[in-house]
Amino acid sequence: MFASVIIDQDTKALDKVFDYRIPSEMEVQKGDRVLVSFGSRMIQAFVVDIKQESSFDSSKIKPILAKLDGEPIIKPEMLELMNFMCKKFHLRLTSILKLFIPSEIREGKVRELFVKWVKLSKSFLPEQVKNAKVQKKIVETLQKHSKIKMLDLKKQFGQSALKAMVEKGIVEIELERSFRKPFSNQTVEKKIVLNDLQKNAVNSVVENGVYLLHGVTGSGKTEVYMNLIARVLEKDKNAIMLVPEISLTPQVMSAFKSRFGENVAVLHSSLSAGERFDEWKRLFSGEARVVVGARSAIFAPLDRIGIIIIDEQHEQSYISESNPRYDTFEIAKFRAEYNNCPLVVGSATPSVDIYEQAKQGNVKLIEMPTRANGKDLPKIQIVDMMNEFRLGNSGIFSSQLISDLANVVNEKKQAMIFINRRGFSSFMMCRECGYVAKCETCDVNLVYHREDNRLKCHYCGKQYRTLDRCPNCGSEKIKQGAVGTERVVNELKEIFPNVKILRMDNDTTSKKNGHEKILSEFRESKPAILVGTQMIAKGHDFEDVTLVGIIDADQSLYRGDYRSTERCFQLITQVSGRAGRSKSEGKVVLQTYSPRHYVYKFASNYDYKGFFKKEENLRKTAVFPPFSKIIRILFAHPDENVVRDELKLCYNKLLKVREKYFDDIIYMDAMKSPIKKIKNSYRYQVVIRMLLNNSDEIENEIFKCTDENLKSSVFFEVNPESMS
DNA sequence: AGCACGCCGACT
DNA sequence: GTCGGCGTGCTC
Repeated sequence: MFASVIIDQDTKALDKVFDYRIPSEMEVQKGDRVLVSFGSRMIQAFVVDIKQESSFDSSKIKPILAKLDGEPIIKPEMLELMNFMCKKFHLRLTSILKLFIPSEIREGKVRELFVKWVKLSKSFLPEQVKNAKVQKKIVETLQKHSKIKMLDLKKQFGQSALKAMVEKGIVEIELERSFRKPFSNQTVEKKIVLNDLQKNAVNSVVENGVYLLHGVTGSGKTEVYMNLIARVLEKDKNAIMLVPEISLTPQVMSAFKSRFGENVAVLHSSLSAGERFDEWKRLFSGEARVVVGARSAIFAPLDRIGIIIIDEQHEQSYISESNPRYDTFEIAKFRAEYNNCPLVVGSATPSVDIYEQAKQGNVKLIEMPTRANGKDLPKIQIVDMMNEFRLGNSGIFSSQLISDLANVVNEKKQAMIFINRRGFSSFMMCRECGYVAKCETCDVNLVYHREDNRLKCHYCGKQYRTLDRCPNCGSEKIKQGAVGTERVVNELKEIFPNVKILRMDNDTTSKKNGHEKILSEFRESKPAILVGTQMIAKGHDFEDVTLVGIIDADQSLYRGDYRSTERCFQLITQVSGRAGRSKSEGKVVLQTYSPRHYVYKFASNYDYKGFFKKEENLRKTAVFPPFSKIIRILFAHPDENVVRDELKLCYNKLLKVREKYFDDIIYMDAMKSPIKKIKNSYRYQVVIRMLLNNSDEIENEIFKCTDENLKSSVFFEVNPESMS
């Protein structure tokens, strides 16, 4: 018997299966972790197949040296998923491995945590402790309780007596695996009765298939999810619940913990490696039956899955942009089909893509058009900033926003100001010659950060000194461009010197619990204004927020990306949803330089369907996804000549593909990437747009053109989220 | 990724 | 002569 294994080393050269002989006395199954000799070293490998014969030269085949676990670590479903992902996303088996198996198992570095129990040893004789007072007491307690936690004993009697007893063999220590518990702080469960819409939503999910839960912000989707999960648990099945990383707040966690208790495992990025490993093991062993987590939680080692839920379906974070690039939705669909269970995706602003699928009947649509608390959605007022400028106001804030903010302050309420950009301003530009400060290694504009008075590159993190003189022409008229969070905060402080003004963006939340600190400070201050980027848009219910200001809505609109209008709509809706969550009426002031753009008309009326219809039409006419497929192949290498040559090599092959599918391919061209250099690697790309007819077939042929022994790293993307 | 093999320069 | 530079190629 032979085993095909993969090596835990993510390199193109090692992306294949290696055959090893299974010694006759060893029982090896698919999914087992084994030890093998590979070249001149010993490494661990993962069995992906068992077979009778090997086509490899039998004299060169080595035996498996040892089996490393009692049971297979990759379950059959996950092995199939691996193959699916390979084909679907053109990935290597070896790069998928790290999504499935925690690094602790792959590298074996974090020790498991143990609880030490102390008990009397069987050979214990009373005369062993006749002169020691403390030891006698310990013996007495142990006789009463049979075993006690080492920590408790130490606290009560001190360390030294115990130590002596261990050495003399009076007591024994028993180790028990324990799991670190993130978010173990419990909260009181609120008794919630579902309204009719929520009941209907729960009852609509009846069998396997994909469901789109389209519910306005505040319609109570989370309650629907929890009821669906509870129903699944009753049937003795397990559940996966995905949320965007950003909304994995302690509040969300404790809601799930208090509802499902120890059944819940949590997976998110700020867990320590050890904590994550423990949660993974609880899921693997079946001890935890619900996983709540960010996108990578879709790989949770659960079996008998009864439902998969993806909240905030439209979120970009569900698409992995680096290393193994994958789309969480496709994986969820695979797992739901494999387990024959429903997949529910929910959003107040579904992506155009999924809504189109619902329209075509591939996805069942469930609607929740009203808020659970019966309140109206906040009124959105559009303010024309061009007009403000004509009236002589060249500041950041419109007079409308200022007066509304003043009201909030007077009434001791709270406001949120949303801005699309962190830092003080976006770039530094010379007014005389047009020079813009750029990063040496990345070719992107540097961003000015006022707090440390430095210029920073958001791609590589490199920092530079601020310029007070233009390095190009020597002029001193060098200044900042568009507005960022920091500048908004500073100007607000000038206008409202006695009001608490907080900032929340990537820079202020990078520390552990940064989010929480800012949010709880905000929660406790009235009046207060919270200024922030995207991250203030998600999932926090502040009862006293009565005003939301959107400073420069257009920034997300004009980026030469076919999805930017959709994103703009989503953003406005999400941000507006923050106002008037409970008692108080809410209002939104939306400042724009293009007040007549259709996105603002639909967004200000919360008219998703109207927006969808318009957007669908535009995409159909312009032949953009979901009515076409875009493929982008990015080549990157430190030597610009190498990238250019290798791109050319592939491009010549691609020309033949275009010839073959001349009627299907709308567009194909090679170019420098918009960001032509990142971390000293030059980036060139080919962009291809095609009709859907034969697109899967064409995609495969296109991929084959890149399957060459290249020095450049190659990234292959379908309908990329960003082109830069 | 590692590690061996291999083919050239400068040193006890 | 041989120690060591890192280019190339292989690992069941």
